[in-house]
Amino acid sequence: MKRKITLKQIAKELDVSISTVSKALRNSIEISEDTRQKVQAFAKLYNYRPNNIALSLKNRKTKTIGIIIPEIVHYFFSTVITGIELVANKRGYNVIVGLSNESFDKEVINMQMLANGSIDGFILSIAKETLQQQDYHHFTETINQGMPIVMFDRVVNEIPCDKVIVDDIKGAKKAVEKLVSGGCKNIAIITTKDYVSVGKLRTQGYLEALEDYKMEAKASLILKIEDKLLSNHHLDELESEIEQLFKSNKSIDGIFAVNELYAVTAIKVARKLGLEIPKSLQVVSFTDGVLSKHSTPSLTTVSQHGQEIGEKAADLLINRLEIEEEDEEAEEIYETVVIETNLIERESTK
Amino acid sequence: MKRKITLKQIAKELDVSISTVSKALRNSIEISEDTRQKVQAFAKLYNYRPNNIALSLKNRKTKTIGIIIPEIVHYFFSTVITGIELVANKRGYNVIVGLSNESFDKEVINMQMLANGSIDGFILSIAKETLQQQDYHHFTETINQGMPIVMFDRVVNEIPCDKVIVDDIKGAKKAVEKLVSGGCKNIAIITTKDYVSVGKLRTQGYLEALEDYKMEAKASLILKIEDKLLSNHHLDELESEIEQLFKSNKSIDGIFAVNELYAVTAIKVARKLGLEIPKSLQVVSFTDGVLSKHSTPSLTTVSQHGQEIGEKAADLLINRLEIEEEDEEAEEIYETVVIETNLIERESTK
DNA sequence: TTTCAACACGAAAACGTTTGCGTACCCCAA
DNA sequence: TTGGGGTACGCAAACGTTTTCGTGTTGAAA
Repeated sequence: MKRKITLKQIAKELDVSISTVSKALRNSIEISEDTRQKVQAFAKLYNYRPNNIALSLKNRKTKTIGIIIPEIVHYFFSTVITGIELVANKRGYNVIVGLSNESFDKEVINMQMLANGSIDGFILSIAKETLQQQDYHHFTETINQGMPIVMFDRVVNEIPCDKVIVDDIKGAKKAVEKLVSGGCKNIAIITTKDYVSVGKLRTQGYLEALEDYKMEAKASLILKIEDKLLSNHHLDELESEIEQLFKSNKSIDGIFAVNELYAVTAIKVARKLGLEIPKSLQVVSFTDGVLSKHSTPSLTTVSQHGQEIGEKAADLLINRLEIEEEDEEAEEIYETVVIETNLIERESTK
Repeated sequence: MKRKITLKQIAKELDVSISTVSKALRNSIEISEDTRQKVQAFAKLYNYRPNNIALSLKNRKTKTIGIIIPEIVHYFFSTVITGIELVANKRGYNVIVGLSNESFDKEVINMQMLANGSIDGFILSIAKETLQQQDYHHFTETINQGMPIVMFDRVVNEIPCDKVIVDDIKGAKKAVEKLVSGGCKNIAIITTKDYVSVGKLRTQGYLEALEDYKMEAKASLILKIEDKLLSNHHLDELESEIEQLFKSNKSIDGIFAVNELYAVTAIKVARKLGLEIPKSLQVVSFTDGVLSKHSTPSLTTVSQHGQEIGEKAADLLINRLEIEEEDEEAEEIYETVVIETNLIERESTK
């Protein structure tokens, strides 16, 4: 078991100085052709690679991006990571992942672990608990320490940083428009409580769309689900809440669900109640994930293009890192990029 | 924008030496109570945290684990990551993720990027292409350099390292047994080509189970899908292959699918052909993911406990790292942990 | 023979830590 | 006054790089 070889060892072996070895390997003209060849051959033989940690320390940058997301077993978030990893790798960066599990404390701890030199910048989506408590000091602090952040999807405006978001309002409007144009007269929404920013925005889009079409927005058609019900253990509760919705509003002929799970659950309940999809009930969901594509009937859905979001976020962050490099007092103008959604029509609508 | 503060700056500010500051912060008795208080107060005020990179360089360990997986938009792999991250965090480690995209080259590149000091050890699942080419030199090389590897799920025996696997054979047998006990007489399997180790093993389990029950294994009931068809673009081809299976074997009354997608697609095709689930066709799949839980009918499935696999893998790796630490010539006895599967019964079987 | 440039290389600092060891100072006892 | 033992601190090395600057040797021009 031979440990990784270092410049020092090569130098000793070849009886030259460390600096000579370093320069030879980087093809410096300071070093004679002879020595260069000798050193390079030796280095190749022993498979020398510069130690990343040493380089990081010297260059005061790690070429590593920190990602903090609420969870990873989640179609949208994992597509975003895919996108981040793609451009990060292409541009010579690594990706280190921390999970907040939607918890404020874990988010803070994770950021502290990484902010002490391990990474050059963050890409993150805020935990629900943080959103609820509205305590964002950990974000401002890291930014103040000169570490850039790019937020995506779940963002908050008061933090000065680049952001990549989906136009949730517009996406929701597209969904509702699809239902309207399919002939729906009584469109219900199944959404989250308002502190989840994307839920709130999608609800707003729903309301705006109704208004556009001069349709009345009835409170009884708006079902706001408590967050916990997203976990698998509370599936029954979720089902009964939705069942309640249908039972007390017999005329519902369209459902806009703000995520896939709500959508498939709604369909399941609706079927149980004897409704036919899409004939007597049409459904549109948000997030074009596994369920939308492969459940039966497949779901008409608003696609968020998670990978694109990730790619854009990574580009924004790396751009900022690399412009800071040359221009110490870089412009502090932050960008908010909106990734367009699009409606993917499948079997759950006419 | 105040950059992160260092020992040197504190030392200068307080007019003491760097070593004094360092010792004071670590509560060394070498330092007077007075100085200690002073330094600690100052450090707290400026929110001092030791620079991780410097520590890594000094200690020659990074407290970071590298994960290489084929893809992340995948229920099983993301649950494994969740497990890894959980115990890694608990034990003071970070997690850095590389994706191979099932490509040999990307796997090699990713490992090289990380093996140069960025991490202390790997947890990985082998890319399909690597499995196909059977070129494992990058694994043996990193191991030879003293960097431990833990493999999970897709492993290969000839590599000397710890492994965490699912008993695919046994899991497959459980699945088939369930179908048999549900009265199925003609059980087909939808699996992958043999170079995917888990596909091969599950096929083997299927065959063994049939033998146990003295049922004839017919080649026509074994559908081996070419890998590409797993991607969304080839869904049609997948469907038509499965349709072919049903059409040329009208008597099929049970399907064992080695993953969720094959299972839901089989159900979709079966329905189109007028079969009722589970009355005239029962289905069992592998991997207890989103589709199994939420599609209609929900799927009876063999659960792999991905999170547990991740937790175990992380524990194995960290244990090895920390025993190596005290005992340079650590025992080179490698462990293969088998995580039991269990059958989760839902609506797709009787 | 002297001078000077070109060439080829080495010394050392720096990145931010930790830690073994040396040492200046003080106080007390002899 | 001398000696000795604490006490409280600083020096310097080490981790593995890169890079600036200095320097010894050579050969040729003057």
